[in-house]
Amino acid sequence: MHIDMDAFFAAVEQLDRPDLAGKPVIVGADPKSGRGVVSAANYEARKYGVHSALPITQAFARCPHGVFLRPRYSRYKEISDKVFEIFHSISSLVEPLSIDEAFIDLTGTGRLHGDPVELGRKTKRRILETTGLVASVGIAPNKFLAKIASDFGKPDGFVVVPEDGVQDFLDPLDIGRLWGVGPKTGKMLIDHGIRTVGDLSRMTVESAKKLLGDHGEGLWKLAHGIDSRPVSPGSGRKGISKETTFRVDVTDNNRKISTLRRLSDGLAARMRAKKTFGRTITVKIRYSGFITITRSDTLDMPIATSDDIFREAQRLARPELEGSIRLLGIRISNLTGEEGEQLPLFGREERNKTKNFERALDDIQKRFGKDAISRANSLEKDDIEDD
DNA sequence: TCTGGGGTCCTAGGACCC
DNA sequence: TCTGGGGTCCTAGGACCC
Repeated sequence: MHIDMDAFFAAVEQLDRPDLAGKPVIVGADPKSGRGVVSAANYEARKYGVHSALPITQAFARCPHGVFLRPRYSRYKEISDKVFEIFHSISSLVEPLSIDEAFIDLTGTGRLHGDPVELGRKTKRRILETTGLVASVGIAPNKFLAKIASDFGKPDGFVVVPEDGVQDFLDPLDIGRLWGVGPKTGKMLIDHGIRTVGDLSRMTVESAKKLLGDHGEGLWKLAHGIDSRPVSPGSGRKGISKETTFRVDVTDNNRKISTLRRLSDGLAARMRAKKTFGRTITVKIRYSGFITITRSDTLDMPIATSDDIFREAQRLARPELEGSIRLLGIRISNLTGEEGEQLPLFGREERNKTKNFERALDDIQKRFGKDAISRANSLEKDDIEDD
């Protein structure tokens, strides 16, 4: 079974503000900022051609009377936690796909919960009763089909694909609905006359491989409804990243550096919250022409403090910072350990000192808000602020 | 009114080890 | 004085997903 909340961010906003009922609600960047995209649009807004990932300025052009809201992730997480509690109460095999979406393996839940279809209906009802929000449900013999099914029924969907109805269900679907067929692959396939899942399923595996390389066999199998991947609760987070797109491209070097500082502060705060360290640091630079590069290094010792992250990020970014820059980002991966990770012996005291300083900073920001305190060298307000 | 921010996974090629 | 082959780790880029 696959469950997915409908227009999740927008639905939460409407839940919290009953005055928005019936209005087009668009959650995303500030339409006046000039940069950014739509994170979520409710179905009223979609009537005007507004959808996720649409540039916010275009969303405003299409739906100027819409209600434009900034995302409130912590609120969405609260609701998400409640929904996942329900998921875990029906099966121990829950695989989260995102904040509002999961696969749930119903194999063997029959004795406890009865027929899968009945269980699906009950789950949908419980989500509505507990959160006040509507979810779409897909029930099918495997993950791929279940996901397609829940998408297919949206909004307020409940779609069951029986074993013997798989090919009839798949054949008419656009090729882009296949998992792993994005804009690039989709265009290539359409250029070859393959528009629907049925078109791909009628090819031989060999020609699919010739066209799609190593992906070929997998996609061909999906087109036949074959998917043997298990529902797996996930192997934990692989990395943490923070990036920012400037409202206007930046040439001033001091601003580039102070932005790296601010990103480091933000990353370090999240690393502390998650009690994690990372050995690999990657900086991402996107220039004005949208050309994007990354530079990374894997260190001997895991790091977590803002000072360490900033120093390494600066070292990697420095040689590439020439010219006009649109985006800067930092990512930490190769994550190791919970608290208690062995810290380098040399400079341990210094590290503790900065850690204490940063903890205090967290504290103050928690109590008085983000704007209460900031490093003097990261007081830059004219790039796009997120969270 | 071009193209956010958070992620994952894959590939190719090089370094290095046995 | 002809360079094997498997394995692992690493970097850079790219496709994709929500």
